[in-house]
Amino acid sequence: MGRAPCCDKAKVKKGPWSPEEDATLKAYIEQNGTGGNWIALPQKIGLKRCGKSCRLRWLNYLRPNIKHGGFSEEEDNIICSLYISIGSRWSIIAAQLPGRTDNDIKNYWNTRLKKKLLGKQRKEQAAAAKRASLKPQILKTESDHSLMVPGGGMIMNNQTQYYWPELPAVIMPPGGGLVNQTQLDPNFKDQESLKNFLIKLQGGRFSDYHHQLSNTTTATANNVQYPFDVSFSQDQEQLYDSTITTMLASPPTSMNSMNSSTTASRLQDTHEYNIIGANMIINQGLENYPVEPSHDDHLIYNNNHQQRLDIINGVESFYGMDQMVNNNGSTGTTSTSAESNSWEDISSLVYPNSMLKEEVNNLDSNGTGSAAINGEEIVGIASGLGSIGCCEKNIGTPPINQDIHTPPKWIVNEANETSMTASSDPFESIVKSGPILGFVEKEPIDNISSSFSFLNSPSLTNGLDIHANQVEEGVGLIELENWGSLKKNQ
DNA sequence: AACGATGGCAACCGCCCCGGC
DNA sequence: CGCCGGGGCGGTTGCCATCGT
Repeated sequence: MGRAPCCDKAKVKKGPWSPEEDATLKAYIEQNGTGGNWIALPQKIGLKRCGKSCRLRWLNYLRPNIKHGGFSEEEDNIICSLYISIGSRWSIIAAQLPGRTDNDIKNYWNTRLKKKLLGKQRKEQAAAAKRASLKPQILKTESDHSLMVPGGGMIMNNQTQYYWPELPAVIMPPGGGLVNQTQLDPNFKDQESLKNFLIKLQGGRFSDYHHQLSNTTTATANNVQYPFDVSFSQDQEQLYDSTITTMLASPPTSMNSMNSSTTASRLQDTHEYNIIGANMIINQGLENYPVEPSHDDHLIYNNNHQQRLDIINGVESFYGMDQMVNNNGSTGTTSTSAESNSWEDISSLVYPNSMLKEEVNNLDSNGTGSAAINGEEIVGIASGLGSIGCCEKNIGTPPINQDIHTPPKWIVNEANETSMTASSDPFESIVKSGPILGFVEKEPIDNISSSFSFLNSPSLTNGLDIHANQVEEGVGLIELENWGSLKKNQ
């Protein structure tokens, strides 16, 4: 016995809404609200529509501040990041995008974004096949725990702790316990490969997180721990509902609002880096990945696209998707041509340890601030509103990203490496000690803008941008020995 | 120019959750 | 505690515009 329909289907109008119907509905709701009863509403106002249809029309089209079309790159990134983490929970994703409806995002994903990424996937697969044919040798990572790292976590490296600023959300079913991917999204099927691909780019897989968590209490045997804070903030609860637990990297206190999309793993030797934060690729702009394979595979490090492809390749290697892992456990970052660069090539381009400090913190409702510091030089600063500047030492330099703030002039307090001040900006910084792993992308020409979503952040605008300019060519993982926070000067 | 294919998107369908009774 | 019904949500459909042949 089925449920009684919410309305008499024979008496209600279906199909597109007329301007008159729109006007009637809009005028009534704006004046009286919905009255908490959508079913009764159409009768009240004389519309021959199903209450649900009225609700849908209002929510998806008529209510104020609805945006249609014209998704920005940032919105793309957010959608991708969230899709990776929580799947097709469109309403949750929509909650992170002001003015967007779940329906809109769903349509956008299904009709455009997915194809965009599938195009990228095709290219990546082709590149992987090409690499496999070119470089058959390979090995194995040096220890299993390295495989536990992607997706975020902290490794105890003797006395040194490393934090990942990025830890994607993990879905938990009601009552607790992690779910596997099938449970997570039983209808994936054809989308599963895409999602896996995205997750791979993100730097982890749900199964990996699952594995990580299940090993949290025993990981110390491998000298590995995971500083996941699985508690909810109120905002997080509102955001994700009770079925979702967000895993947070939690370097002391003020970092706890951070859940960006940087992924890194690290070997025991502090001079050996294991993997590059591949999620960066996604967040650096999908437009870098044409739907159709381009013809630039032969280019090596001459543009962002190739660099990012190489990051992907490195990640793929890491996950054993191909077999490009070298002897010392470093992940092979490979290229796609006969001139291919091995990871060893790339590692020479990696910043030395201790050269970069990163500041990240949730500022306030205006967004999240972050700064990348190279020695005494702040090489990048950003807020959730966008990047606000990219400065060389003691010099206010042009902003990377337009029109957000006047670029601040940052002056490093050279007397004390662990403190610094902003000379002319609404922000001041507080640097705290404690190693943190992060990564910097280096390239010779343009500034870099890598935008990250803060999945657990209550604010839609939150994000971490790390910028670096005037640095060596290449892409590498860096060690952040100090991290800190920014706050607004009062 | 005509027609079929494809894409984009608004709207619908039906299941599920949850609060009220 | 169980039932009922409204609301919410994700998946799907169908219409229309555009594109390609």
